Formats: sequence, structure tokens, C-alpha cells
Amino acid sequence: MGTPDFAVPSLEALLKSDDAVVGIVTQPDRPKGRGQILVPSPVKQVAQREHIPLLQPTKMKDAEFLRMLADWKPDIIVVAAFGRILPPAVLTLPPKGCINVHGSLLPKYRGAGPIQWAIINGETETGITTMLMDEGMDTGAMLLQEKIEIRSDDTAGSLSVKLAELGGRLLVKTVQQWKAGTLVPHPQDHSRATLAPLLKKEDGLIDWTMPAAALANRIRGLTPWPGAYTFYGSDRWTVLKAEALPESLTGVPGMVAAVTKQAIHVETGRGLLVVTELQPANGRRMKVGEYLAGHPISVGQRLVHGRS
RNA sequence: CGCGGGGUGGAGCAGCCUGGUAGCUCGUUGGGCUCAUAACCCAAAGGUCGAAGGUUCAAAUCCUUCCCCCGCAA
Repeated sequence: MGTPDFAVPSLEALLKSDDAVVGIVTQPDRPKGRGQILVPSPVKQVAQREHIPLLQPTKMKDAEFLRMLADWKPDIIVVAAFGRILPPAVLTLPPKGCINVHGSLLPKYRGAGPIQWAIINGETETGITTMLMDEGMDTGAMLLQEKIEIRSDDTAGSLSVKLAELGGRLLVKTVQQWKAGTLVPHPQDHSRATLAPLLKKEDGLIDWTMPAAALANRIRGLTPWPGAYTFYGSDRWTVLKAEALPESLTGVPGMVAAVTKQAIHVETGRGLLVVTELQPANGRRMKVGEYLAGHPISVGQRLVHGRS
């Protein structure tokens, strides 16, 4: 069971492994983009390519769905970024249980946005944890765990690709060892658990009173989705790349303190944020140098929280 | 038919409303200046103005259709 790009490497890894994938479950096609066109999930596209039986339930407790799922007689159900809570009826279906691939070092960052929050919080390492699912949100007993470095230039997008890849490898290893009975589940230390809730569009709004270093992390964690944005006059900017400088020039958060050939220096709550890449509304992503070639930016203007 | 913005030399934009043979910033090339430079000065190259059709003496500019890109919203 899985839905977005993150789940694809896990599925592909399973397909290449010795175990048979008897069926795939993914979320229903959703209208997407400007034409409101129905788009199949990345996982569905693989399923169709491989001609593997596919279910797209709208409700997890739907009787028809549960009956068809049971008909597949799965030994194990593997879940990677599926996006739905599994009811007990599903969790207890496979004799060897449900295994989840999670993008963090549990018990830290339980929830839908572990990769993004790890970057936002300035972590320097994260990883993949495979675990036996229970009824809680990422609270099950852990099977295998592997660490990965978070580089200072990683964004949620780039890190997600790496973790998805690692997830696929670790998943196959987990399944093999679990079948062989050589794995001992380790209960999580619930007292050390932290939550990583799903990010919303509004979480991308930049609060210039925060320290520059925190904003730089936040921008990385919010890229490419939902995107960190701010407003210059009536223009909406999505800030794609920026770095923090410790010194401060004007002390007025949000003020454009300086403009060089390839960067816009913005005052924050502490230090300067040097913006080097952005995407204006109605435009494509571009280096600030390119943007400045056609858009005069005046020092002293303030970046604000809404269109003005 | 969800709302909206846009396609103009290599890049980013102005010009369109109030038709009359294309402009700005940057880049590129050549030259100059300088101990030196991604700095500065001078010069040059480079554009079927997304496509097709229409109106007109004349269309980047007005009308019609089509193609492509993007923001919001989901």
C-alpha cells in the first residue's frame, strides 16, 4: 500500500525481490493541476505498468474493499506513505502483520511529514525505520533502522529521494529477515517520541521575525512543497534557496537590507537571509540575478505576510 | 467548463489600453582602462514580437481560433 513518489522505490524493490506482490492498494485518482485533470498516483502507474491487481478504496472500512483485500491472501502487507490510517480489520488480516516504511529515526518524527520537519528543525541526520504497524500513528515496534546524513544543501525534495531509495533497500531486508524469523521487534521509547504533522500550504508563509538560520532550514524543509513564500508589494515570491548570515544591518525584520547582483539580503529577527533563488507568481524558478534583470527591487522595501 | 497571470534577441522585463518598421537591465563577442577584477568605459553581434487567420494604407499593438508555460485553488 502506498501512494506518492516516496513509495515507488519500495514497490520497485519488492518487485525485484524474491517475494511476489499479489496486489497493490493506492489512493483514488485525484483531480490535479489547472485542468482539474484526474491523475493516477505514482504507485498506480507502476501497478498498471506491471499489470498487478489494484484497489483504490475511498474508505478503508468499506466491506467490498476488505473482502477483495482478503481474497489476495497476503502473508504480509507493506505500507509506504499510503496516506490513510489502517483500521484493525486490515492490520489483523495478514498472518505476518503489516510492515511500515517510515522516513525518520523513530520514535522521533512520527506522522506524515517526518522528512520536512527533520530539515526544518535543523537535524543533521535522519533515516528510515521499518516497523510492525499497530493502531497508533507510527507507534509500532521497530524492526530495522538505518541512518542517513542530512546535508546542508538538502531540501525536503532531495532528501526524500534519498530516503525513498534507502527505504526500498531496508524494506526488502526487513521482509526477508522477518519471514526467516531472525528479527526481534523493538518497542519504541514513547517518552522520546516527537510529532511531524502534515504540512499545510499556510505553513509556507515566511515569518521574518524568526532568526535567519531557522528560516534557511525552514525554506529547505518546505521545498519543493508546500514552498516558502512571502510578498513584495503585490508580488508573491516563493523563496527557493537562501542562506543565513549572522550580521544584521537595519534590524527591521522583512526589510530588504541590500541588493547585490545575484542576491537579495533580507533582514530577519536575527541576522540576514540571503535569497539567491526564487520563483515569482506567474514565473518560473530563477536565480535572483535573473529576476533582478527585469524587476527593480528597492532597498528599504519590506517583505510582508500578505499581498499589498 | 474552478479562478487568474503570461508567451517580445541567450536570460529577465517594458512597449499593447490611445495601431505607424522594437526598447531596458543582464549576458555574449571585440576593444579600452587598471597591479588587478564577476569592477568601470566604448563598440558590436543577436529578434519570423508563441502559431494561424482576419480588420487596416499600416498590427508586437485591435478581432477570432489554436499551441505552450505559470500562480491560486483542490
